[in-house]
Amino acid sequence: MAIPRAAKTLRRTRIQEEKEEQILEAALDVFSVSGFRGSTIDQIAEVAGMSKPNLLYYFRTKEAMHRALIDRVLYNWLEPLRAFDAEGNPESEIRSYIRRKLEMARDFPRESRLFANEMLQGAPHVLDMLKGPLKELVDEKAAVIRTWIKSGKITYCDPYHLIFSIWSTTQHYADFDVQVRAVLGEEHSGDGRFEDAARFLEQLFIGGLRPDRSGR
Amino acid sequence: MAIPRAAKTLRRTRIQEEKEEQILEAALDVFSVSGFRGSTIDQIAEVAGMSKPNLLYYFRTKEAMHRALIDRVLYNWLEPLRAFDAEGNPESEIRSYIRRKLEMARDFPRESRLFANEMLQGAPHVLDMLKGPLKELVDEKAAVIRTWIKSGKITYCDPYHLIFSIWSTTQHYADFDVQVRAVLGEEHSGDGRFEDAARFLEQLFIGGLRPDRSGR
DNA sequence: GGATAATTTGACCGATTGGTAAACATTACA
DNA sequence: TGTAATGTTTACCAATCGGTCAAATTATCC
Repeated sequence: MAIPRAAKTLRRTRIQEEKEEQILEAALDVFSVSGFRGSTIDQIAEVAGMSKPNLLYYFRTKEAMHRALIDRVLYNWLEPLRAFDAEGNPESEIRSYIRRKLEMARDFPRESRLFANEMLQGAPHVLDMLKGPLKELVDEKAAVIRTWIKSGKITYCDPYHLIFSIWSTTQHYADFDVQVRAVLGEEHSGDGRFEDAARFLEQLFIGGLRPDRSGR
Repeated sequence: MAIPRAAKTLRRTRIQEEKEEQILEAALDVFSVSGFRGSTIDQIAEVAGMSKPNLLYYFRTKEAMHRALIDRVLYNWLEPLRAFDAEGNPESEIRSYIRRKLEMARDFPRESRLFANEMLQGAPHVLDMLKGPLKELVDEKAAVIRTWIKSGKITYCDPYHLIFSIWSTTQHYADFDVQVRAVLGEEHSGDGRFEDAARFLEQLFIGGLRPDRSGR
Protein backbone atom coordinates (compact mmCIF):
# COMPACT_ATOMS: atom_id res chain seq x y z
CA MET A 1 0.00 0.00 0.00
CA ALA A 2 1.29 3.40 -0.87
CA ILE A 3 2.57 5.44 2.01
CA PRO A 4 0.72 8.66 2.80
CA ARG A 5 2.27 11.46 0.85
CA ALA A 6 3.46 13.30 3.91
CA ALA A 7 6.10 10.62 4.30
CA LYS A 8 7.70 11.70 1.06
CA THR A 9 9.14 14.70 2.75
CA LEU A 10 11.06 12.52 5.17
CA ARG A 11 13.11 10.56 2.67
CA ARG A 12 13.17 11.19 -1.06
CA THR A 13 13.92 8.47 -3.53
CA ARG A 14 15.79 8.87 -6.79
CA ILE A 15 12.55 8.54 -8.71
CA GLN A 16 10.94 11.24 -6.65
CA GLU A 17 13.73 13.68 -7.41
CA GLU A 18 13.57 12.95 -11.10
CA LYS A 19 9.83 13.07 -11.47
CA GLU A 20 9.38 16.17 -9.39
CA GLU A 21 12.03 17.83 -11.51
CA GLN A 22 10.24 16.72 -14.67
CA ILE A 23 6.91 17.98 -13.40
CA LEU A 24 8.18 21.37 -12.29
CA GLU A 25 9.90 21.80 -15.63
CA ALA A 26 6.61 21.15 -17.41
CA ALA A 27 4.72 23.30 -14.95
CA LEU A 28 7.08 26.18 -15.71
CA ASP A 29 6.33 25.77 -19.39
CA VAL A 30 2.61 25.93 -18.84
CA PHE A 31 2.19 28.35 -15.94
CA SER A 32 4.55 30.89 -17.48
CA VAL A 33 2.36 31.17 -20.55
CA SER A 34 -1.16 30.82 -19.22
CA GLY A 35 -0.89 31.88 -15.60
CA PHE A 36 -2.29 29.92 -12.71
CA ARG A 37 -5.97 30.07 -13.57
CA GLY A 38 -5.42 29.55 -17.27
CA SER A 39 -3.30 26.44 -16.86
CA THR A 40 -4.68 22.94 -16.42
CA ILE A 41 -3.23 19.89 -14.76
CA ASP A 42 -3.89 17.91 -17.93
CA GLN A 43 -1.77 20.34 -19.95
CA ILE A 44 1.10 20.03 -17.51
CA ALA A 45 0.76 16.26 -17.39
CA GLU A 46 0.93 16.08 -21.16
CA VAL A 47 4.03 18.28 -21.35
CA ALA A 48 5.63 16.27 -18.55
CA GLY A 49 4.81 13.09 -20.43
CA MET A 50 2.95 11.39 -17.65
CA SER A 51 -0.61 10.68 -16.61
CA LYS A 52 -2.57 13.16 -14.55
CA PRO A 53 -3.00 10.88 -11.52
CA ASN A 54 0.70 10.17 -11.62
CA LEU A 55 1.44 13.85 -11.51
CA LEU A 56 -1.00 14.27 -8.64
CA TYR A 57 0.85 11.56 -6.78
CA TYR A 58 3.80 13.95 -6.49
CA PHE A 59 1.87 17.18 -6.01
CA ARG A 60 -1.50 16.79 -4.40
CA THR A 61 -3.03 19.89 -5.94
CA LYS A 62 -2.45 22.41 -8.69
CA GLU A 63 -1.83 24.94 -5.94
CA ALA A 64 0.90 22.79 -4.41
CA MET A 65 2.60 22.47 -7.78
CA HIS A 66 2.50 26.18 -8.34
CA ARG A 67 3.81 26.93 -4.88
CA ALA A 68 6.66 24.46 -5.25
CA LEU A 69 7.56 26.01 -8.59
CA ILE A 70 7.59 29.54 -7.23
CA ASP A 71 9.63 28.55 -4.20
CA ARG A 72 12.17 26.87 -6.39
CA VAL A 73 12.49 29.72 -8.85
CA LEU A 74 12.40 32.59 -6.41
CA TYR A 75 15.82 32.31 -4.87
CA ASN A 76 17.72 32.44 -8.14
CA TRP A 77 15.51 35.20 -9.39
CA LEU A 78 16.62 37.59 -6.67
CA GLU A 79 20.27 36.66 -6.94
CA PRO A 80 21.30 39.57 -9.20
CA LEU A 81 19.83 42.11 -6.81
CA ARG A 82 21.56 40.49 -3.85
CA ALA A 83 24.84 40.72 -5.74
CA PHE A 84 24.39 44.47 -6.03
CA ASP A 85 27.29 45.66 -3.93
CA ALA A 86 27.94 48.86 -2.00
CA GLU A 87 31.69 48.45 -2.16
CA GLY A 88 32.09 48.46 -5.91
CA ASN A 89 31.87 51.73 -7.75
CA PRO A 90 28.40 52.77 -8.93
CA GLU A 91 29.09 52.68 -12.63
CA SER A 92 30.37 49.13 -12.73
CA GLU A 93 27.77 47.92 -10.24
CA ILE A 94 24.89 49.29 -12.26
CA ARG A 95 26.46 48.07 -15.45
CA SER A 96 26.82 44.53 -14.20
CA TYR A 97 23.38 44.54 -12.62
CA ILE A 98 21.92 45.40 -16.01
CA ARG A 99 24.03 42.70 -17.66
CA ARG A 100 22.99 40.08 -15.16
CA LYS A 101 19.32 40.92 -15.42
CA LEU A 102 19.48 40.85 -19.21
CA GLU A 103 21.20 37.48 -19.12
CA MET A 104 18.40 36.18 -16.96
CA ALA A 105 15.81 37.54 -19.38
CA ARG A 106 17.65 35.75 -22.17
CA ASP A 107 18.37 32.48 -20.38
CA PHE A 108 15.32 32.19 -18.13
CA PRO A 109 12.43 33.88 -19.91
CA ARG A 110 9.88 31.42 -18.57
CA GLU A 111 10.81 32.27 -15.01
CA SER A 112 10.39 35.94 -15.81
CA ARG A 113 6.98 35.34 -17.34
CA LEU A 114 5.91 33.21 -14.41
CA PHE A 115 6.42 36.20 -12.14
CA ALA A 116 4.92 38.62 -14.59
CA ASN A 117 1.77 36.52 -14.73
CA GLU A 118 1.70 36.44 -10.97
CA MET A 119 2.01 40.25 -10.81
CA LEU A 120 -0.72 40.86 -13.36
CA GLN A 121 -3.07 38.76 -11.27
CA GLY A 122 -2.31 40.79 -8.18
CA ALA A 123 0.38 38.47 -6.78
CA PRO A 124 -2.08 36.22 -4.94
CA HIS A 125 0.64 33.68 -4.18
CA VAL A 126 3.64 35.91 -3.47
CA LEU A 127 2.25 39.07 -1.95
CA ASP A 128 3.78 38.34 1.46
CA MET A 129 7.15 37.80 -0.11
CA LEU A 130 6.88 41.13 -1.95
CA LYS A 131 5.96 43.03 1.18
CA GLY A 132 8.50 41.21 3.32
CA PRO A 133 11.78 39.86 1.97
CA LEU A 134 11.69 41.71 -1.35
CA LYS A 135 10.89 45.06 0.19
CA GLU A 136 13.64 44.59 2.77
CA LEU A 137 16.16 43.70 0.11
CA VAL A 138 15.19 46.67 -2.01
CA ASP A 139 15.25 49.00 0.99
CA GLU A 140 18.77 47.81 1.68
CA LYS A 141 19.95 48.40 -1.87
CA ALA A 142 18.17 51.74 -2.02
CA ALA A 143 20.22 52.78 0.99
CA VAL A 144 23.37 51.83 -0.89
CA ILE A 145 22.32 53.94 -3.82
CA ARG A 146 21.63 56.86 -1.49
CA THR A 147 25.18 56.73 -0.17
CA TRP A 148 26.38 56.93 -3.74
CA ILE A 149 24.22 59.97 -4.26
CA LYS A 150 25.37 61.64 -1.05
CA SER A 151 28.99 61.12 -1.94
CA GLY A 152 28.34 62.66 -5.34
CA LYS A 153 29.19 59.53 -7.31
CA ILE A 154 25.87 59.58 -9.13
CA THR A 155 23.36 62.32 -9.63
CA TYR A 156 20.45 62.85 -7.27
CA CYS A 157 17.54 60.54 -8.05
CA ASP A 158 14.93 58.31 -6.44
CA PRO A 159 16.66 54.98 -5.81
CA TYR A 160 13.40 52.99 -5.83
CA HIS A 161 12.37 54.20 -9.22
CA LEU A 162 15.89 53.58 -10.43
CA ILE A 163 15.59 49.95 -9.39
CA PHE A 164 12.10 49.68 -10.91
CA SER A 165 13.37 51.02 -14.19
CA ILE A 166 16.20 48.50 -14.35
CA TRP A 167 13.79 45.70 -13.58
CA SER A 168 11.27 46.78 -16.17
CA THR A 169 13.65 47.51 -19.02
CA THR A 170 15.47 44.21 -18.67
CA GLN A 171 12.52 41.94 -17.96
CA HIS A 172 10.76 43.49 -20.93
CA TYR A 173 12.94 41.39 -23.23
CA ALA A 174 11.57 38.23 -21.65
CA ASP A 175 7.98 39.19 -20.90
CA PHE A 176 7.31 41.06 -24.13
CA ASP A 177 9.59 38.95 -26.26
CA VAL A 178 6.94 38.39 -28.90
CA GLN A 179 6.41 42.12 -29.30
CA VAL A 180 10.12 42.88 -29.40
CA ARG A 181 10.62 40.29 -32.12
CA ALA A 182 7.63 41.51 -34.10
CA VAL A 183 8.84 45.11 -34.05
CA LEU A 184 12.48 44.34 -34.74
CA GLY A 185 11.55 41.94 -37.53
CA GLU A 186 12.67 38.40 -38.24
CA GLU A 187 16.19 39.47 -39.12
CA HIS A 188 16.90 40.90 -35.67
CA SER A 189 15.35 38.07 -33.70
CA GLY A 190 18.58 36.25 -32.98
CA ASP A 191 20.25 36.67 -29.61
CA GLY A 192 21.93 39.80 -30.94
CA ARG A 193 19.11 41.93 -29.63
CA PHE A 194 20.28 41.23 -26.10
CA GLU A 195 23.67 42.69 -26.91
CA ASP A 196 22.07 45.72 -28.51
CA ALA A 197 19.79 46.11 -25.51
CA ALA A 198 22.73 45.85 -23.12
CA ARG A 199 24.62 48.53 -25.00
CA PHE A 200 21.64 50.84 -25.07
CA LEU A 201 20.65 50.35 -21.45
CA GLU A 202 24.16 50.79 -20.11
CA GLN A 203 24.47 53.99 -22.06
CA LEU A 204 21.08 55.18 -20.85
CA PHE A 205 21.65 54.46 -17.19
CA ILE A 206 25.27 55.45 -16.98
CA GLY A 207 24.59 58.64 -18.89
CA GLY A 208 21.37 59.36 -17.05
CA LEU A 209 22.96 58.93 -13.65
CA ARG A 210 26.23 60.72 -14.25
CA PRO A 211 26.74 63.47 -11.65
CA ASP A 212 25.59 66.87 -12.85
CA ARG A 213 28.01 68.24 -15.38
CA SER A 214 26.69 71.80 -15.54
CA GLY A 215 25.32 72.60 -12.10
CA ARG A 216 21.74 71.66 -11.27
CA MET B 1 -38.50 35.33 -33.19
CA ALA B 2 -35.06 36.75 -32.61
CA ILE B 3 -33.22 37.78 -35.72
CA PRO B 4 -29.94 36.01 -36.48
CA ARG B 5 -27.19 37.84 -34.74
CA ALA B 6 -25.49 38.88 -37.93
CA ALA B 7 -28.32 41.35 -38.46
CA LYS B 8 -27.21 43.24 -35.39
CA THR B 9 -24.31 44.67 -37.27
CA LEU B 10 -26.63 46.33 -39.73
CA ARG B 11 -28.48 48.55 -37.31
CA ARG B 12 -27.70 48.95 -33.65
CA THR B 13 -30.32 49.81 -31.11
CA ARG B 14 -29.87 51.91 -28.00
CA ILE B 15 -30.00 48.80 -25.84
CA GLN B 16 -27.30 47.14 -27.89
CA GLU B 17 -24.94 50.06 -27.45
CA GLU B 18 -25.51 50.14 -23.72
CA LYS B 19 -25.25 46.43 -23.11
CA GLU B 20 -22.22 45.94 -25.28
CA GLU B 21 -20.55 48.77 -23.44
CA GLN B 22 -21.46 47.17 -20.11
CA ILE B 23 -20.14 43.80 -21.21
CA LEU B 24 -16.86 45.09 -22.58
CA GLU B 25 -16.30 47.05 -19.40
CA ALA B 26 -16.77 43.87 -17.35
CA ALA B 27 -14.68 41.88 -19.81
CA LEU B 28 -11.85 44.35 -19.37
CA ASP B 29 -12.02 43.86 -15.62
CA VAL B 30 -11.78 40.11 -15.93
CA PHE B 31 -9.50 39.55 -18.93
CA SER B 32 -6.95 42.08 -17.68
CA VAL B 33 -6.44 40.11 -14.49
CA SER B 34 -6.76 36.50 -15.57
CA GLY B 35 -5.90 36.55 -19.25
CA PHE B 36 -7.97 34.91 -21.92
CA ARG B 37 -7.68 31.29 -20.84
CA GLY B 38 -8.01 32.09 -17.16
CA SER B 39 -11.19 34.10 -17.54
CA THR B 40 -14.67 32.61 -17.70
CA ILE B 41 -17.84 33.87 -19.29
CA ASP B 42 -19.63 33.36 -15.98
CA GLN B 43 -17.18 35.69 -14.24
CA ILE B 44 -17.71 38.36 -16.85
CA ALA B 45 -21.46 37.92 -16.74
CA GLU B 46 -21.45 38.35 -12.99
CA VAL B 47 -19.35 41.51 -13.13
CA ALA B 48 -21.55 42.85 -15.92
CA GLY B 49 -24.61 42.07 -13.83
CA MET B 50 -26.38 39.98 -16.41
CA SER B 51 -27.02 36.35 -17.15
CA LYS B 52 -24.57 34.32 -19.20
CA PRO B 53 -26.98 33.59 -22.06
CA ASN B 54 -27.86 37.27 -22.17
CA LEU B 55 -24.21 38.12 -22.53
CA LEU B 56 -23.84 35.49 -25.23
CA TYR B 57 -26.69 37.14 -27.08
CA TYR B 58 -24.40 40.11 -27.70
CA PHE B 59 -21.15 38.26 -28.20
CA ARG B 60 -21.53 34.77 -29.52
CA THR B 61 -18.31 33.42 -28.06
CA LYS B 62 -15.66 34.27 -25.51
CA GLU B 63 -13.32 34.78 -28.43
CA ALA B 64 -15.63 37.33 -30.02
CA MET B 65 -15.82 39.24 -26.75
CA HIS B 66 -12.08 39.30 -26.40
CA ARG B 67 -11.56 40.37 -29.97
CA ALA B 68 -14.09 43.19 -29.65
CA LEU B 69 -12.40 44.35 -26.48
CA ILE B 70 -8.96 44.38 -28.02
CA ASP B 71 -10.17 46.19 -31.11
CA ARG B 72 -11.81 48.83 -29.00
CA VAL B 73 -8.85 49.40 -26.72
CA LEU B 74 -6.13 49.25 -29.31
CA TYR B 75 -6.59 52.55 -31.03
CA ASN B 76 -6.33 54.65 -27.88
CA TRP B 77 -3.44 52.59 -26.67
CA LEU B 78 -1.24 53.61 -29.56
CA GLU B 79 -2.27 57.24 -29.44
CA PRO B 80 0.74 58.50 -27.44
CA LEU B 81 3.17 56.94 -29.89
CA ARG B 82 1.33 58.46 -32.84
CA ALA B 83 1.57 61.85 -31.15
CA PHE B 84 5.34 61.52 -31.05
CA ASP B 85 6.31 64.31 -33.39
CA ALA B 86 9.34 64.93 -35.53
CA GLU B 87 8.84 68.68 -35.58
CA GLY B 88 9.06 69.29 -31.86
CA ASN B 89 12.46 69.28 -30.22
CA PRO B 90 13.65 65.93 -28.91
CA GLU B 91 13.79 66.83 -25.27
CA SER B 92 10.19 68.01 -25.02
CA GLU B 93 8.91 65.23 -27.28
CA ILE B 94 10.49 62.52 -25.17
CA ARG B 95 9.40 64.25 -22.01
CA SER B 96 5.80 64.44 -23.07
CA TYR B 97 5.81 60.91 -24.44
CA ILE B 98 6.91 59.66 -21.03
CA ARG B 99 4.25 61.80 -19.35
CA ARG B 100 1.52 60.55 -21.62
CA LYS B 101 2.50 56.92 -21.21
CA LEU B 102 2.64 57.32 -17.44
CA GLU B 103 -0.77 58.93 -17.43
CA MET B 104 -2.12 55.97 -19.33
CA ALA B 105 -0.54 53.57 -16.85
CA ARG B 106 -2.22 55.52 -14.08
CA ASP B 107 -5.61 56.06 -15.72
CA PHE B 108 -5.94 52.88 -17.76
CA PRO B 109 -4.06 50.16 -15.91
CA ARG B 110 -6.53 47.48 -16.98
CA GLU B 111 -5.90 48.20 -20.63
CA SER B 112 -2.18 47.92 -20.00
CA ARG B 113 -2.59 44.60 -18.24
CA LEU B 114 -4.85 43.31 -20.96
CA PHE B 115 -2.01 43.74 -23.44
CA ALA B 116 0.59 42.47 -21.05
CA ASN B 117 -1.42 39.28 -20.60
CA GLU B 118 -1.70 38.97 -24.33
CA MET B 119 2.08 39.38 -24.75
CA LEU B 120 2.90 36.82 -22.09
CA GLN B 121 0.77 34.30 -23.90
CA GLY B 122 2.61 34.92 -27.14
CA ALA B 123 0.12 37.44 -28.57
CA PRO B 124 -2.15 34.82 -30.13
CA HIS B 125 -4.81 37.43 -30.89
CA VAL B 126 -2.73 40.43 -31.92
CA LEU B 127 0.38 39.03 -33.54
CA ASP B 128 -0.58 40.33 -36.96
CA MET B 129 -1.13 43.79 -35.57
CA LEU B 130 2.29 43.72 -33.91
CA LYS B 131 4.03 42.65 -37.10
CA GLY B 132 2.02 45.01 -39.26
CA PRO B 133 0.66 48.34 -38.06
CA LEU B 134 2.70 48.49 -34.84
CA LYS B 135 5.98 47.69 -36.54
CA GLU B 136 5.29 50.27 -39.22
CA LEU B 137 4.47 52.93 -36.66
CA VAL B 138 7.59 52.16 -34.67
CA ASP B 139 9.73 52.11 -37.80
CA GLU B 140 8.40 55.56 -38.63
CA LYS B 141 9.16 56.94 -35.18
CA ALA B 142 12.55 55.27 -35.14
CA ALA B 143 13.33 57.16 -38.31
CA VAL B 144 12.41 60.40 -36.56
CA ILE B 145 14.73 59.59 -33.71
CA ARG B 146 17.51 58.84 -36.16
CA THR B 147 17.21 62.28 -37.69
CA TRP B 148 17.57 63.72 -34.20
CA ILE B 149 20.71 61.66 -33.73
CA LYS B 150 22.15 62.67 -37.11
CA SER B 151 21.57 66.33 -36.40
CA GLY B 152 23.32 65.93 -33.04
CA LYS B 153 20.29 66.80 -30.96
CA ILE B 154 20.56 63.60 -28.96
CA THR B 155 23.39 61.18 -28.49
CA TYR B 156 23.85 58.16 -30.70
CA CYS B 157 21.69 55.23 -29.64
CA ASP B 158 19.46 52.48 -30.95
CA PRO B 159 16.04 54.07 -31.47
CA TYR B 160 14.16 50.78 -31.14
CA HIS B 161 15.60 49.97 -27.76
CA LEU B 162 14.94 53.55 -26.73
CA ILE B 163 11.26 53.08 -27.53
CA PHE B 164 11.19 49.69 -25.80
CA SER B 165 12.67 51.19 -22.68
CA ILE B 166 10.08 53.96 -22.54
CA TRP B 167 7.32 51.42 -23.01
CA SER B 168 8.63 49.10 -20.34
CA THR B 169 9.44 51.67 -17.68
CA THR B 170 6.08 53.38 -17.94
CA GLN B 171 3.87 50.32 -18.33
CA HIS B 172 5.63 48.79 -15.37
CA TYR B 173 3.61 51.05 -13.09
CA ALA B 174 0.40 49.51 -14.38
CA ASP B 175 1.41 45.90 -14.97
CA PHE B 176 3.51 45.47 -11.82
CA ASP B 177 1.46 47.83 -9.72
CA VAL B 178 1.12 45.32 -6.90
CA GLN B 179 4.90 44.92 -6.70
CA VAL B 180 5.55 48.64 -6.87
CA ARG B 181 3.10 49.23 -4.02
CA ALA B 182 4.53 46.41 -1.95
CA VAL B 183 8.08 47.69 -2.29
CA LEU B 184 7.23 51.36 -1.77
CA GLY B 185 5.03 50.52 1.21
CA GLU B 186 1.51 51.61 2.09
CA GLU B 187 2.52 55.21 2.70
CA HIS B 188 3.73 55.74 -0.88
CA SER B 189 0.84 54.00 -2.59
CA GLY B 190 -1.11 57.13 -3.38
CA ASP B 191 -0.94 58.60 -6.85
CA GLY B 192 2.20 60.44 -5.82
CA ARG B 193 4.34 57.60 -7.07
CA PHE B 194 3.41 58.52 -10.63
CA GLU B 195 4.80 62.01 -10.12
CA ASP B 196 7.98 60.56 -8.61
CA ALA B 197 8.25 58.14 -11.48
CA ALA B 198 7.76 60.92 -14.02
CA ARG B 199 10.49 62.99 -12.41
CA PHE B 200 12.88 60.08 -12.32
CA LEU B 201 12.22 58.86 -15.84
CA GLU B 202 12.48 62.30 -17.41
CA GLN B 203 15.78 62.82 -15.67
CA LEU B 204 16.99 59.39 -16.75
CA PHE B 205 16.05 59.72 -20.39
CA ILE B 206 16.91 63.37 -20.86
CA GLY B 207 20.23 62.87 -19.11
CA GLY B 208 20.95 59.58 -20.80
CA LEU B 209 20.27 60.93 -24.27
CA ARG B 210 22.00 64.28 -23.96
CA PRO B 211 24.58 64.67 -26.75
CA ASP B 212 28.06 63.63 -25.68
CA ARG B 213 29.56 66.20 -23.39
CA SER B 214 33.13 64.95 -23.38
CA GLY B 215 33.85 63.54 -26.84
CA ARG B 216 33.09 59.89 -27.59
C1' DG C 1 13.33 -14.76 -4.91
C1' DG C 2 9.88 -13.06 -2.12
C1' DA C 3 7.91 -9.57 0.72
C1' DT C 4 7.14 -4.93 1.07
C1' DA C 5 7.07 -0.32 -0.19
C1' DA C 6 6.84 2.93 -4.03
C1' DT C 7 4.94 4.12 -8.36
C1' DT C 8 1.65 4.15 -12.21
C1' DT C 9 -2.70 3.61 -14.40
C1' DG C 10 -7.67 3.55 -15.89
C1' DA C 11 -12.02 4.35 -14.45
C1' DC C 12 -14.51 7.50 -12.34
C1' DC C 13 -16.69 11.74 -9.60
C1' DG C 14 -18.96 16.14 -8.90
C1' DA C 15 -18.22 20.88 -10.31
C1' DT C 16 -17.37 24.11 -13.79
C1' DT C 17 -16.62 25.19 -18.50
C1' DG C 18 -18.33 27.34 -23.14
C1' DG C 19 -22.35 27.33 -25.44
C1' DT C 20 -27.51 26.23 -27.12
C1' DA C 21 -32.75 25.93 -27.48
C1' DA C 22 -36.83 27.59 -26.77
C1' DA C 23 -40.13 29.86 -24.02
C1' DC C 24 -40.99 34.29 -22.30
C1' DA C 25 -40.83 39.42 -21.82
C1' DT C 26 -40.11 43.84 -23.62
C1' DT C 27 -39.52 47.40 -26.95
C1' DA C 28 -40.19 49.94 -31.21
C1' DC C 29 -43.07 51.36 -34.61
C1' DA C 30 -47.06 51.38 -37.93
C1' DT D 1 -52.92 49.43 -29.78
C1' DG D 2 -51.40 45.52 -32.13
C1' DT D 3 -47.65 43.13 -33.82
C1' DA D 4 -43.24 42.07 -35.28
C1' DA D 5 -38.60 42.56 -33.89
C1' DT D 6 -35.63 42.68 -30.06
C1' DG D 7 -34.10 41.29 -25.66
C1' DT D 8 -34.00 38.05 -21.48
C1' DT D 9 -34.37 33.88 -18.88
C1' DT D 10 -34.72 29.02 -17.57
C1' DA D 11 -33.30 24.72 -18.41
C1' DC D 12 -30.13 22.24 -20.40
C1' DC D 13 -25.95 20.03 -23.07
C1' DA D 14 -21.38 17.87 -23.93
C1' DA D 15 -16.67 18.70 -22.77
C1' DT D 16 -13.34 19.76 -19.55
C1' DC D 17 -11.97 20.84 -14.96
C1' DG D 18 -9.44 19.43 -10.41
C1' DG D 19 -9.13 15.52 -7.93
C1' DT D 20 -10.01 10.43 -5.94
C1' DC D 21 -9.72 5.47 -5.74
C1' DA D 22 -8.45 0.88 -6.05
C1' DA D 23 -6.15 -2.14 -8.75
C1' DA D 24 -2.01 -3.14 -11.26
C1' DT D 25 2.82 -2.56 -11.89
C1' DT D 26 7.54 -1.72 -10.66
C1' DA D 27 11.49 -0.89 -7.61
C1' DT D 28 13.88 -1.96 -3.23
C1' DC D 29 15.93 -4.61 0.14
C1' DC D 30 16.59 -8.72 2.95
